[in-house]
Amino acid sequence: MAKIQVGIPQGTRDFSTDIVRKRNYIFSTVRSVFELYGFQPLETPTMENIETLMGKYGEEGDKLIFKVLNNGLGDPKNLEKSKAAFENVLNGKNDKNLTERALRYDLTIPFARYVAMNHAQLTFPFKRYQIQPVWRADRPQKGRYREFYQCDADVVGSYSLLNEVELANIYAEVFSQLKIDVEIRINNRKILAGLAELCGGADKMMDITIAIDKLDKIGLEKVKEELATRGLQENQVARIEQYLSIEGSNEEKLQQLTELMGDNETAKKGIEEITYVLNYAAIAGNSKLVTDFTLARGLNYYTGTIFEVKAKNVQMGSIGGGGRYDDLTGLFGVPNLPGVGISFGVDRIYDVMEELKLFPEAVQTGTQVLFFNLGDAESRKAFELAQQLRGKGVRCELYHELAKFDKQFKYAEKKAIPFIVIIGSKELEEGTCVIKDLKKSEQFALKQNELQNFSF
RNA sequence: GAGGCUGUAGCUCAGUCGGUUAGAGCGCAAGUUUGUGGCACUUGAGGCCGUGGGUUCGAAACCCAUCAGCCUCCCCA
Repeated sequence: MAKIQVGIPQGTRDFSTDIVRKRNYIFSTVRSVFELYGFQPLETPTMENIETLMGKYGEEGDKLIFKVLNNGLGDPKNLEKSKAAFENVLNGKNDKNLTERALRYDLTIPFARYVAMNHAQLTFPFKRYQIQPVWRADRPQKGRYREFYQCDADVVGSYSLLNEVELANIYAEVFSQLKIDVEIRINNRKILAGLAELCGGADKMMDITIAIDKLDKIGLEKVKEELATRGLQENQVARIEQYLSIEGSNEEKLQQLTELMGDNETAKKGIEEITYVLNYAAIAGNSKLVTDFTLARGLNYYTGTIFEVKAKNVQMGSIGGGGRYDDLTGLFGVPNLPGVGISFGVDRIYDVMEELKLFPEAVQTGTQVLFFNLGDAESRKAFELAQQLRGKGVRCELYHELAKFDKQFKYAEKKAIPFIVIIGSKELEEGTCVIKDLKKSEQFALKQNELQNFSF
């Protein structure tokens, strides 16, 4: 028999049963906390109109959007149009006669599109969460896929800093439930803007943030070099170095920053905001927030608070991030709707939990009870009792055929089923059954009519 | 877009200088053992050596091409 070549597209994954269980554990934890804070679920289509997405993620981003080919291109009556369209695409232009749809690239732009389309009906501030896969035609590598899940919560239509506080608390709550020890780094783009004003002018802000964003990766000296090549004067670089070397507790850092920034109004506003968020979070008992003025985040649409979550005790990039942005829906013709949002990096959270062995054992238990199949009459009784137990919400199954003990035991073992129930000829006669706890390797007999009251 | 590494059994991998019948561990199946698993032992099944071409008396090994996967940079989650 010839082997048929099978596979899945590059950068995609099958999630086998145990992985799905663990991922669902993360999803349901995140979802329940989102709900706890008043966020509502939203889902948008896998495909968007191509013009909704194009131009929203920069030049690089456009290249990474998966485009969907139109149907009916080969139809004789479309042939001329299709050929012309293909010519256009080869010349780097987009053409609706070839492709008018694309796979969603993130959840933020579709959300913005949704809000723009429905703003008249929505109650503001609108708080939504969204957990769906997104697609990028990127080259896959470690922790990076062409299909991956995003897990976002955003508030639109409110300038209140209480939103930031709530989102920070959501981070703290989720990671506390997942038992991941984290540091929630917080900064404010206004502080970075203020720094830019003091060092070369507001138009240097992008250059400065790009350079200091790399601090972790390339170190202080290289950052200074990069700043110099980006046209900053020596004294300006020196000031940034001073800025980057701020250390201590949150209060100490803010104190040093205040002194360094003098009476720059923009920076003052940023410091005020970050102080507000820290104070309120403290009321909620959130002690995970750490000010980090070197935190910049690449996305240039952030305008206020920015967050990044880092797991402690493990070598891993950020497992969450977010921030405040102005005018989310302006691109779609609905101006003046500010927003703030956070995102969870599910794949990385999974890796961290796997590495630190943080998944509870119960997550991996599917079937709780296996009934042995020891003959016709015996299995009929087992079948009946299994049905009863299911009525009580106990997950159980009956071994699918008569087989040796050995085989049935091994099945239970492989599926990590913690309990087995044995009904053989003897038990059938006596109206009893034997329950065996495979973990403790203990067993005892029980009346059949008492089985449904047993707590598995 | 640029670069590096790897493709041999279901899985993880050995395979020497190019040499005759391609190996191991795990897993799978059967048995020792027809009502008590995990351990041990015995036996067995399972291979187009990624694909195509070339060099050679001879290729899993060398060369070229191609496909696939992994990884790094860019960028990002």
